Amino acid sequence: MAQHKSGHVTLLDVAKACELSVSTVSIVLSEAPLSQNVAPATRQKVREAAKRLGYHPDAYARSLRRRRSHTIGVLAYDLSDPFCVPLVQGIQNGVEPENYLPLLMDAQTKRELFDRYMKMILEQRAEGLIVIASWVFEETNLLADLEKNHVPIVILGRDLTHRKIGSLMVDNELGGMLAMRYLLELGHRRIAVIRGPQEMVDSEPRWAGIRRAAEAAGVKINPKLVFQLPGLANPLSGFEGGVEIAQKLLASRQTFSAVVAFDDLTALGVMRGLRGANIKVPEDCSIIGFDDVMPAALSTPGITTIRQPLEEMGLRAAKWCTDAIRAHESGKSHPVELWNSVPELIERGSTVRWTE
Amino acid sequence: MAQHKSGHVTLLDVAKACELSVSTVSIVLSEAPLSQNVAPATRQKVREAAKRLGYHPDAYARSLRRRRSHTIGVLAYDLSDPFCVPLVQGIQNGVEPENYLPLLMDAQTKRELFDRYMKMILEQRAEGLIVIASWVFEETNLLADLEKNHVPIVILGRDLTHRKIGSLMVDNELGGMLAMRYLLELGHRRIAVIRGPQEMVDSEPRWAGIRRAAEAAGVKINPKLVFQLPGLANPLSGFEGGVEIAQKLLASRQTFSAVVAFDDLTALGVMRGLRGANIKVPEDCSIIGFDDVMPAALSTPGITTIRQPLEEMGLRAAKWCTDAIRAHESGKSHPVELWNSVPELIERGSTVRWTE
DNA sequence: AACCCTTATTCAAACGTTTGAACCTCTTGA
DNA sequence: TCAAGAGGTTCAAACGTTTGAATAAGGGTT
Repeated sequence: MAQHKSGHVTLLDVAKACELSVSTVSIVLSEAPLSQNVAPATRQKVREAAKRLGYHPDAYARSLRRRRSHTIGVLAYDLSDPFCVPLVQGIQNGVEPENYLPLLMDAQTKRELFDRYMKMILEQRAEGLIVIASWVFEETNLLADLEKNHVPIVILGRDLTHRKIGSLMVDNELGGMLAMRYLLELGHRRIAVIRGPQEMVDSEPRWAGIRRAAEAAGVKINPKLVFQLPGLANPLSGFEGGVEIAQKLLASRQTFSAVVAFDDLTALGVMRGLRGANIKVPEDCSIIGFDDVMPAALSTPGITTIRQPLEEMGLRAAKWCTDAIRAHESGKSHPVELWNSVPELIERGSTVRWTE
Repeated sequence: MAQHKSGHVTLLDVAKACELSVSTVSIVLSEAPLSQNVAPATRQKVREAAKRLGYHPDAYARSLRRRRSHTIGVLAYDLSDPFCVPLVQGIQNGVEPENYLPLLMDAQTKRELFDRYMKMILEQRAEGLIVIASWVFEETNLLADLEKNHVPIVILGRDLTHRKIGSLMVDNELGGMLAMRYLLELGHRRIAVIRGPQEMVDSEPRWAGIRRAAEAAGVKINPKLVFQLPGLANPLSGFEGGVEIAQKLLASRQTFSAVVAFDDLTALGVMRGLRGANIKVPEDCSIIGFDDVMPAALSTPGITTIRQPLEEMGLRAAKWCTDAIRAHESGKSHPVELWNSVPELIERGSTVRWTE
């Protein structure tokens, strides 16, 4: 069929096949307003020919001419972090009804890849960009180019409003508070805390929330039971960190009946670490995580956790992005804001009521 | 800077800025062969202007003119299945050095989405397509259009060589055999088996491998200990199936000391199900899974499993795809084959030596 | 002084669409 | 008989690149 150099069926092929001009065919197939004036018989003929030949409009030619790519870049720092996937799916579901194509890229926690993909997003003329919480992001010099090209940007999991970037985060302080309060309500008093790594913005507010809950209950947190995760090199280092800290915790010979872990993977790590000393979860020690990623639900016992509404956050990010594009189109400006979404306690088997 | 309608910086902008023609600028920036003849001073000037203005070539215009998109479609049936991500990352790593842009799409096990994305891949003029094991794929009528447009296709996790589609699978029979043999070697004799759902191609060969191992050891499999997963509606139904089957297994009052689960999520489900009856893994019952997905490594105890070399498989799929594109370009044909990759036993805590 | 070669740059056509304007051919009403 | 309108279709320019061919200016060689 397609005797073209490119090997693709073009409008011209269809036009020839039904002995019409390219214009008419284009008008019919793209359902332009003018297509009302095209005789129904012609319309039919064109559509049939197109289907028969297997014609699909060339997005490149179309976007070039229309000066719109109908594309939104989605840059995830690492898809193998189970945290990313629900966000991505939320984003997808958010842009799909608006007829945007999500240009999904996975930087695999590699700096070079991140920059490479960022450049591609620019070259592909993405009309917006949604970034999933990457620490690299702030440093990239391509950011300036994005701004020069007037691409609206949203970031999930960081606050970059000071750089005119829409930002979405979970209310970490509230989350930390919920976690701690729950353990206290269950009757735990000697509670170990694993703080997040220094360089993560989430660490501090979660810790603040934990202290607030303790204060509110009039309970002192034993400083010897407070630990800190080292930096996160890859998606699994949270788990490994958890294992190690559990061992340190045991070595410290302090007594404790519960652990607030920085996130779910850390919680899973702690569970593994405690197992080595034959300490059973939840009978001997309760554990609570944060995020509610998939592996937390699949382990036995399931990890009680503070859920981030990830799909919903992705959806909102997508919404903001498409709104910003629309606003920019019609010359208006779109407000850059910081949204906090509300975390929620999910009770599972890793926590249990405690009486000394 | 960019006073264009499109809001983007174009070659023309750069050309004006350094008082040269568009051609010269293009030649310099795209490092065309002719750029040798361009005076070094001019080159320098052009590069600087481009950088200063934040110029990035328009992929649409470029692809249109070059008649190449340098893009490969990657269609995953559901990213929230932890099975997909390592494959995707392997594919990424495979196409990246060849300078292709992976167009990653996640069908979220939804038929409409699958078709939608397939159409987009066609319209985006992807030069190749890599599909991750989707049962929907065989049915789609867009397949014919892909063929009309001469797009080479590879599929991971299915054998579609009869439809001229390169196929990559793990050696399921070998995998099943490895799993069963390992349990037998550990001394287990009363082994329950959870077969995969009927509609999955992997189910039958794994079961065959399991039987082969049993026969080789002269051990009979008790039919009352053989179960079958119902169809998989979503990535989590393996887990839920596992929980239910564990309950049925307990209700059957048969004695058993080990379970071969169809995959890791099923294994995790079984672990959860047994817990309800206070049966401990691995002390009272060993469990072995299949795939080696992330949650299997994170649970406590870790799930012993048969590993599929997913990253490597993704890499090979990518390699085949880029090779096929190259071949097609130079008019040659590329052989359509079926590759089997070799699974590997990963020993973790969920299995243990058994003596009656 | 005519020739060719080299170096440095530009012309202009093409890629496959879309779309405002133009073009026909009827019909209708004055 | 003519103008106005409507219905149906096409013209041609444009989007931002790339690239084969053309141009121009200098510098040897004969």
